[in-house]
Amino acid sequence: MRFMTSLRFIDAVAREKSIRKAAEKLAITSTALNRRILQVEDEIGQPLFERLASGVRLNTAGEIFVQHIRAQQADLARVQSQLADLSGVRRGHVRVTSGSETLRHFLPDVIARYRKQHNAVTFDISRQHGEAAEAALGSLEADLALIFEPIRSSDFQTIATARQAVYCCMAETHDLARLDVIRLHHLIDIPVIMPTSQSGVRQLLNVGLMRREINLATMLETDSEEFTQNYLQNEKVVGFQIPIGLAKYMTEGRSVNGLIARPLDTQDIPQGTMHIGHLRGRVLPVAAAKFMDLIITELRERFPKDLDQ
Amino acid sequence: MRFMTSLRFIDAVAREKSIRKAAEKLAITSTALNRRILQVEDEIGQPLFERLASGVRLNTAGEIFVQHIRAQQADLARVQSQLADLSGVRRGHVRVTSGSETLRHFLPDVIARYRKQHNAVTFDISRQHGEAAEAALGSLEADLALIFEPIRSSDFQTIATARQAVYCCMAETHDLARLDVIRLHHLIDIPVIMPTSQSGVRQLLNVGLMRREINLATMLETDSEEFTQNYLQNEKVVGFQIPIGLAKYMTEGRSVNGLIARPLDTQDIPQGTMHIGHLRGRVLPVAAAKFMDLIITELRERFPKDLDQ
DNA sequence: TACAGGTGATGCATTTTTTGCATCATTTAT
DNA sequence: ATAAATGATGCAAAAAATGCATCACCTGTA
Repeated sequence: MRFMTSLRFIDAVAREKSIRKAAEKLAITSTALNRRILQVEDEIGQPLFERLASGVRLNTAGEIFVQHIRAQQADLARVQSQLADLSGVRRGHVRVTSGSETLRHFLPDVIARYRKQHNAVTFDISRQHGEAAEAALGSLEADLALIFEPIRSSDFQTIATARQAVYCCMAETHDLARLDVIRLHHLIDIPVIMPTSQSGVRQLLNVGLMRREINLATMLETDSEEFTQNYLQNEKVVGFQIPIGLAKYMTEGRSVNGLIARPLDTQDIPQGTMHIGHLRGRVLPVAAAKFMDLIITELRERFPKDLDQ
Repeated sequence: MRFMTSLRFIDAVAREKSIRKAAEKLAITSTALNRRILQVEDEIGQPLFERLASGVRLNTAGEIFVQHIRAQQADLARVQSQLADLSGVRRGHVRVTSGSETLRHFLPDVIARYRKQHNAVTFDISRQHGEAAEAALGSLEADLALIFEPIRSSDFQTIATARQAVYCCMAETHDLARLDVIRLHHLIDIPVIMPTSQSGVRQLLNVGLMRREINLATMLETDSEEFTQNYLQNEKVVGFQIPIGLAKYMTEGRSVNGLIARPLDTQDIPQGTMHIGHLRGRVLPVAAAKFMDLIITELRERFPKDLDQ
């Protein structure tokens, strides 16, 4: 897209905060890049960057203009996706940002299912907690976000939500595995792996622990779902997860890979909400919009009673 | 704006439906223009125009792409307006489309008031009836619309509305001038000037006339407010107008230039609604947004009881 | 305080891109 | 049939973008 070149270059300089560094990434000389920027600034009628000894930085005008550039890029992507759809093949690129919960089972499943029909579509999955995910939508670095509690920004437009209870995860040989529903007091003195405090699950746990004035024997704290699930196979400890983070059928009491999941009593730990949405006011590219549809379809199949649209 | 050139050219060709004609308007040769288009089509990966013997026509992909171009141009205008605002002077260009009602007194007043503060802002006023006005917003040829009954498209986002009763206008020497409120039956056998049937006022009149089964002695039908008002000074006939189309204070019974206005009883003729709004989802340029604010301020001053926001 | 290593800006020659002219192949209206 | 449109294309000239060498400046460090 030749007509996007100058704008793309400005975006790159804004990100790198240096003309020379950006030039290197863009595989041109710094002087060519420098002059493109000077030219655009001249056309705009005012500078977009502050020149510092250590590089450049967007000024207020630049911030506004770069926001426009990104909106423009996002809209162009949408158009291209729509045009590709016209010619039969669905092409496109979908950028999803999500907390760690969905990365193990849910998103891989949905993407595989999507790509069976539309294998010309590519994906970017970035793992970010709620606040950062919302920021990524705002700066147009992501199209969709799956965020588990809470939503902070009014710029987030929720398309669907799914209520999610917190489950305990453990080896099927664990003593607690014989219970159908686990109460918080059952966990006293039992070693647990806790998610880090940015995670929505941890925040729900905190609410319940505070209310019941219970302390758990945290043996390890991690933000890695993968580590947790793998570790549970090695030692009789308990981890926490929400249904969307579990393999299919685990919420029905079946064991998978020697692990089993039991719900925490909702009297102790409140249910959370998984939000699926995008930046308010955006028209998503066809590929992203259809992918979101599929996410919702998948959620409806897995959690028919807990899905709201 | 060098980076807009190719897009601007495509827009021009789409409007002219001919490369050679567009080239002439753009003051370049048709071959240069032709090749720019071929280049963009090549980058996009598919043609945007159908080549006919009589010129070119947008195909489906072209329609989508041109819509994107126009959105992009509108957003660039918004950004430029915002940047100008940063540097103290408010620059910009505001494109208003409106029915004829507001052109005589209201818009001139508001624009004059606005330009006292911001004389670097320029205006485009296009007179169009409701449906065409909504289309102009949709194709981004206008920023704001003032539409008097009814709103057809869900893409129209109403920002404020003002209820407007229909008034009779006549020379102050007219027999009916002594009445405070005019009933439809008073108008029987009195020659009247009717607005044309596209106008909102005419549609309200029709409703009342149908209901009461009254026919008026239409001596003349016109869509020109100016003609109507001028003619009333020459002959004892009655015209119709809504408050926003009348000079200030005429609704309070004062005469202006020998003319006087009397309300039609709302039992006979329903009140109408003047809608002020823009295309749903658009972020207006600063200049346009502030102008809209001023319109609403002016409406609040003139019709404090009848304004809704 | 001097200096090394970084930054963006600029003059000039070179390369690339864009443009205009002449012309072709088609289609439509007369 | 023919004249007058249309968009496409080869080729040379004009314009723009690029790269190199270098300048002027700032900052952290010895």
